[in-house]
Amino acid sequence: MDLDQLHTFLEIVRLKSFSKAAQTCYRTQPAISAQIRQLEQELNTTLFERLGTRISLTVAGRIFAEHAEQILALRRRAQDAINELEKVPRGELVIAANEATCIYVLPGVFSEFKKQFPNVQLLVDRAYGTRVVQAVLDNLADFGITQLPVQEKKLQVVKIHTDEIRLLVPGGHPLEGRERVYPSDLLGEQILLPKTGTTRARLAVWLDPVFDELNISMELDSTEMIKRFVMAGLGLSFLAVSHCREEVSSGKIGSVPLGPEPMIRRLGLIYRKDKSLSKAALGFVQGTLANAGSGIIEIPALQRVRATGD
Amino acid sequence: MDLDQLHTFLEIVRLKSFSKAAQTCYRTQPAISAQIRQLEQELNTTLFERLGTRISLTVAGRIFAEHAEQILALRRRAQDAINELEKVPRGELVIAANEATCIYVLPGVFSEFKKQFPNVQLLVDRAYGTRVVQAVLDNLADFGITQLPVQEKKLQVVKIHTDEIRLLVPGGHPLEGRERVYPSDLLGEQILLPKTGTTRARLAVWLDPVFDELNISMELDSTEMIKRFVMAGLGLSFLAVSHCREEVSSGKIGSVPLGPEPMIRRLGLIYRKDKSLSKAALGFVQGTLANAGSGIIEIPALQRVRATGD
DNA sequence: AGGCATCCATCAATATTTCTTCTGGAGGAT
DNA sequence: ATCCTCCAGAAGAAATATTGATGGATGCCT
Repeated sequence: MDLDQLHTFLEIVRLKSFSKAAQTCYRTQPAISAQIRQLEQELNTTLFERLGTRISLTVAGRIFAEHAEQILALRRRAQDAINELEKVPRGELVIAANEATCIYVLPGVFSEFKKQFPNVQLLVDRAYGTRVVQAVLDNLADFGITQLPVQEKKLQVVKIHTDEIRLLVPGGHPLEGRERVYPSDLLGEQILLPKTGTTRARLAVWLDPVFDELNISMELDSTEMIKRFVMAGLGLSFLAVSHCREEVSSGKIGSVPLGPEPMIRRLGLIYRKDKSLSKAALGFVQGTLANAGSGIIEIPALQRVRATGD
Repeated sequence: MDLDQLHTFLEIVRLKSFSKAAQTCYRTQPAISAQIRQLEQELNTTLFERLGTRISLTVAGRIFAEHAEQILALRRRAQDAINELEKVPRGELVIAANEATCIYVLPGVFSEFKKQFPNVQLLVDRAYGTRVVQAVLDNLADFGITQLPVQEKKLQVVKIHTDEIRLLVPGGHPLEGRERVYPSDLLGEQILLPKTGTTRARLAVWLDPVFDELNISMELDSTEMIKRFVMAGLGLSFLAVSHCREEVSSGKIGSVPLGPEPMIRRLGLIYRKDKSLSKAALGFVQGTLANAGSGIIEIPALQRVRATGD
């Protein structure tokens, strides 16, 4: 059953004539006859009484006409809903990110995004480290926000945020105020290390020269715990500046750049290259960029971008 | 847009795979791809994200899926309603008949019919004489009940009721109890005649030998008026026995057969030969026959009977 | 009544659409 | 690396729709 047949049928009903309907349907009269014949066969009933020169609806025809109207109305509503989607995106976007990102990066991005796309629901999939990448690869999340670098040919990576990992010391600690610290400065101090993740790995490299001599008192896996433990004087640790801005400016915690080069931490937005970015998704990418103040970058086209191997 | 495409689309959604849907739709996979491609073109959107080996619905696809479900459900309901129609006819039948028929013939037929087809509404088009025939010819009425003979090649005529026209005299009148009366017996009596119609014409023929000598005091066009006028002693008249059964059996009116041959009045059910008789219509014809006790006659087949010239 | 115009059904030829088969590229699993 | 699965594309085949011509029936007009 073709919706065209329904339209034809209703035109006949409206005009009470096959041949008149043929004109408004831009077909010939035999074509109309054929369509109705087929419709009647499919429904296994007669829709029209052929009374000499005139036609009239049968009871079945009248009943079917009502349904046909509804079906076509539904068809129009479907098209309208889809068209509306272009203008006012709706639906949901799933963002995978680790806890710290959720707390320190997403709020700003989200509030901006919500203004622009009030009908798009943002769902956060709080995931750790590599699980962010995996969630995006598995299409469980539309986007991921994670620490760079990410080495996945299938993923598009967009730098959105630059941060710096610094040494955290309790307020008033002798190292506070230093221009930078070196691994050897930490000898004799209690050290708290993040348990896992990219930052941990990078710190291991940085600390390598003196690693065996260090006094690593604890391994923690929560930003919040690290801050509280440092403030409590239980040791020194490392954290991205954006994750402890408040505590630093209020003097509760001191942060000292690592040396000889500051340890830069870059966050990136990642998504599958073969993902077709909806209006909302595109808006999210751009909103994320704008919020991070990283300027405009090239975004792969909206429609179906197949992986090309970069 | 073909409903087949919608079914295919929903199968893909259900099975999350083009090739699996191909199996349940008894098609090859490229055919499925083509259907979806066409659907996407017609809707001017993408319905699926092609993510490497896997696919997933786009937002538009999800919205369209809901509508597609509804459309197919509506399609099913339409079919159900039509099928139901076969089992439990509904709708309406328009019966054209003159007043007397309405009063003395239809009630019995209708009550029987309503038991069998409670969902079919019977509408009575109270019409006079030839207007009954015309209403049926114009398809303003599905059936007509009228006095025979009817000479219309386009109409199917079914005899349903045999009646007799008799002379009506007030109770106690000298002519009451006569085995039959002849036109000459009416000389010197006040005569009330029906104003129009077949009966009037036949009476005119019967009365012809003495017509000029008759004292025709009134012409009436209502069965009820004729009876009351006769009972009031205002004259003698003529009526079908079935129209005055009560008054006769209670002795208020006497009825005397006409001579030399009783004047037989035959009622017939008429309908267009090219009318496709619905279950309900067929039921009405048979019910009418049964009620009239005329036995079973041949009814033209249910489906579209074209006029063949009898 | 006869002639003309209209209406729908039917038929054969053609045009179009929609399948199927075969093929290819990409991705994932072993 | 290799095999398997998945979807997309091209070409030929099959099915389907459309057209134009025709015919029967009807209604209208003279």
